[in-house]
Amino acid sequence: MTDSPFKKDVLQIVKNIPKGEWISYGDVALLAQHPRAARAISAILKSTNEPIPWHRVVNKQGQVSIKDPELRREQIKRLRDEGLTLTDSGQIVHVPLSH
DNA sequence: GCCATGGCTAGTA
DNA sequence: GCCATGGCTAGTA
Repeated sequence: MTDSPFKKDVLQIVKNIPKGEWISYGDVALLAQHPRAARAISAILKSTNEPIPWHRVVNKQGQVSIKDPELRREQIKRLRDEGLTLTDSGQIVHVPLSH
């Protein structure tokens, strides 16, 4: 099965998310020229075997939204390892720079 | 094909 | 409401 152009675009976009940053499913959809396909983004990330930084994609509120407990923990861990601050419930916390 | 299932979201009778 | 995926069923080759 060959990936659709849309799916390939999505994978490419996710690959390009810089380390330590995050983006929402909806914004990935926008960048892929499918503004209403936010929900499909999660399906694509879940289905691919490609080694991409899927953990940098979270919902619009900046919270990890994966339901599977193990994957959820994995995502939180990866984001923390990249320097982000997350509450144990998976909410990304904006940490103001101290002067 | 059909249909249920989401790691979603804009917009709100 | 949106839309790709995945499991499952007809119904053909």
